[in-house]
Amino acid sequence: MFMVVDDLKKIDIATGSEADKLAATIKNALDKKHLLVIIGRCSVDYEGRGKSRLESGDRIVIVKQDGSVLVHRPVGFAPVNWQPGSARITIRVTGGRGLELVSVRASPREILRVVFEDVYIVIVGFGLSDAGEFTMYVDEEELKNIIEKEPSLVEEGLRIVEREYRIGDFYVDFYAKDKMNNDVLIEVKDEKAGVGSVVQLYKYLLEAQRRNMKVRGILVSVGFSREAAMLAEKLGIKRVEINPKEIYAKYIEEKRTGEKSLERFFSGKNDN
Amino acid sequence: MFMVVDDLKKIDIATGSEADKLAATIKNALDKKHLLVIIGRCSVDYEGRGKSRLESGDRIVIVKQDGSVLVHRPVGFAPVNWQPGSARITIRVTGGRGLELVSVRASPREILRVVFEDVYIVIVGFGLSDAGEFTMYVDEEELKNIIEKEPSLVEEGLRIVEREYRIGDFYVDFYAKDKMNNDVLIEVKDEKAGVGSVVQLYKYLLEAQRRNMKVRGILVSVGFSREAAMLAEKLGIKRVEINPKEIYAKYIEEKRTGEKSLERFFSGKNDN
DNA sequence: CCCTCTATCTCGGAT
DNA sequence: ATCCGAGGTAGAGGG
Repeated sequence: MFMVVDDLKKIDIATGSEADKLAATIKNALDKKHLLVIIGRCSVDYEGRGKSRLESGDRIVIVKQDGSVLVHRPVGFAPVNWQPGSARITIRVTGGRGLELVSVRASPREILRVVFEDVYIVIVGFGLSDAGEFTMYVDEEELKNIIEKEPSLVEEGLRIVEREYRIGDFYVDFYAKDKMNNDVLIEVKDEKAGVGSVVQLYKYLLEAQRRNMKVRGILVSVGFSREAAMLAEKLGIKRVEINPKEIYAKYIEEKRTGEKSLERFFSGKNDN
Repeated sequence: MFMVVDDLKKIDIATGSEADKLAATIKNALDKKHLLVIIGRCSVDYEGRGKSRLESGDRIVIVKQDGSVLVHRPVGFAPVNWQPGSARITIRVTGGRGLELVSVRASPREILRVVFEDVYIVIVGFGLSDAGEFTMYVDEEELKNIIEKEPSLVEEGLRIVEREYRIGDFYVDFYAKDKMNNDVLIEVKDEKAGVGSVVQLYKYLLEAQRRNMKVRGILVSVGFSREAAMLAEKLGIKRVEINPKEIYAKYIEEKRTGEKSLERFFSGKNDN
């Protein structure tokens, strides 16, 4: 087969039956710490903490920029063999068409050997940049659900009286009472709170005080800007910083148990 | 960049900025359950058992023949996002260059959305065949080590007297005594035993009997052919079938504890 | 280095 | 279907 490939960005391709040329391409990619994807027919041996042999078949082998090696079969979520990024990788030509990729990990001592009988394609990704942040998060709505169910996350002894509480033209996230039975207005932010958030809550508090409520404010957020923290301090607004990971864990927990009880409900197995 | 690709087997490539053509290639690959590898700039959203957002960056996305989706960053062993094989996958063009791959899993309800801003290359692997068996194994030497340490795996009350025991010109794997203190010759095979293995052990037994030993034989193997089983029965040779998984677990256990005690030895923390 | 706990764990087996 | 346990678990957090 013959193919003209146009408009290629950040990608190089090598094909053909000349193992030494493929090896050179791979070696160069490894040296420069480029992303490497090899699709071909290979067998794999591993020995270290365990010991395995994978007989010959078509596989996709990925070597990442940090040296992680993944051997994937054409089906299944999990790699059949792998090696973490700390290992040293070598490539060499064996016989005529053969190509052998070996990854040796120092501690624990582990060796992964991929022997290619036939390489269909070598793909090199160079200049790939991935700075995108990865977050497992709860959005503001869910965060408020969690707080409504567990107000003690905000303050010990707190009881929610009303959610989306209206004061004049405004809506505040929660109207609550603390353990001294005093009124509290609570505003929740799922992002780092700035001065604007403090001002917003302060306006609610002023409006409430105009209506003769004796009320204090709590601003709940994953974080506060320096300015927001200072302003809140000055205005007597309490800051409660929540731990996103902790909240996320609670959210997952809720979700799981919620689904469980829902399943039981629909299958008529609820024991009410 | 422009490239002529020659001698391509089992692989198709699509590149360029025309999202609709790329989408068509991908759609075709999905329909035909081909292996699909997409390298490009994308953001990823997931919601289901958890909830996550991955901001834009260069990634490698793999869709396997069973519909598993793996989103890998250029570094790290684990996929940053994924979906198992049971899900339904759709691809569509969004705006001009945009391409959106969505995988929906029914139960538990989970959605994975990969939004490509820029696709560097689409690789389709067709006709890939992978029937190669994967085994986590112990070889015969290690199997014998395990039996030597734990003869009860072969028979209750067995004591190993000698390993690689010589009888005339032959070597049998073990010379042992059973709980009645009778002599036993044991032969170990790490593969399914055939008639040959039975005959081999029988020769050892004959040789031993010529030397006036009162001895019986045990053939240990992961399995026996029908013929081997019948012959062993007829010759009064006991068959012991070992469970490879169980043996492997013991091997790993041995290895771990062995390394542990070795480490302790070398670090001078052994408490002899 | 170690140990402990988590995970969108996955995967397989048994019920 | 669900529950249970293993994994070359890997990875994060803490000492």
